[in-house]
Amino acid sequence: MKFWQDKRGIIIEIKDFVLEQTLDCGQCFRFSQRPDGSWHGVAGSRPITLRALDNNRILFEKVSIQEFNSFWRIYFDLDRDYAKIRSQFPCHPAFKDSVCFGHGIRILRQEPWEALVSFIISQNNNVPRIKGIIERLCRHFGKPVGEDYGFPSPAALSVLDVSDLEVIRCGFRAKYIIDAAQKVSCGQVDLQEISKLPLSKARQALQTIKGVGPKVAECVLLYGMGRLETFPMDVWIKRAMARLFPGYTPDSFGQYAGIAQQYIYHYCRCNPWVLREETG
DNA sequence: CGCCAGGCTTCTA
DNA sequence: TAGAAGCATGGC
Repeated sequence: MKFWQDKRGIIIEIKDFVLEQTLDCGQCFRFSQRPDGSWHGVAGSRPITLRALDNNRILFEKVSIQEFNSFWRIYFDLDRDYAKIRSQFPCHPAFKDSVCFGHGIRILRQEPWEALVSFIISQNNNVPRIKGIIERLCRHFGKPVGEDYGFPSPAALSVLDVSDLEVIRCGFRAKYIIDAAQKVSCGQVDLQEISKLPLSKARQALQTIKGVGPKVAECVLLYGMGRLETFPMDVWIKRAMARLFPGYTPDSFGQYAGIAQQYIYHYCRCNPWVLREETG
């Protein structure tokens, strides 16, 4: 990855980074494409607008070298060699198709708290509505940053009760969000500490929060804590494993199973016909 | 309208 | 202890 400063911001030159694939593959919920083709969103309390200049160059609008190096470079996982990682995955026809389709995906390094709340909201829900709920959560309870709103802190949500959350229309998940906010803000759940624990301990600690089960915990570890060996198993991945990868387990994909999982998830969501019985 | 949504908790046998 | 029902809301 190469980068340099420009009057418009930071320009990077990189392989395997496609904005649509990375920002609209179900790992984050605060980005959307604007009519002019750029992608705008907020990570934590940092708004950003990105624009593809050509196949290998992306503009980070109005970003300084300092902010790029200290935050966005890590957030977008820009220093990782995805091609090298892909070369270590098992050879399998359907997997090759998945990788080809979504080669521009990068696993975002989101804030643990934001990932936790986002994936609590995601349960038994659909992506357009998840985005709407999170948008309302930020508008009502987050701090304004320019035209946008930051993600509300654990402390800010810990003082609310279930009825306060009615405005975001998240349904039965409200009590789970409150419980997470209380446990994190009082220190009963320490997300920084959890991020460094062995996997089984980390999963166990996350699941002490109401509404956090195996799948949500795995998403927090993968998207919010950089634990790329994790492998969230939702209904789509279960179907894909049964139909496309019989005999395979998460372990089959090795230490970067989480990246493999994301290729498979995105491929199946965009091409659901590959999971039909008659096509195997 | 009915089915489903990047599940989890609670109830039941 | 496994399996099903119930859960809020709304996208399609």
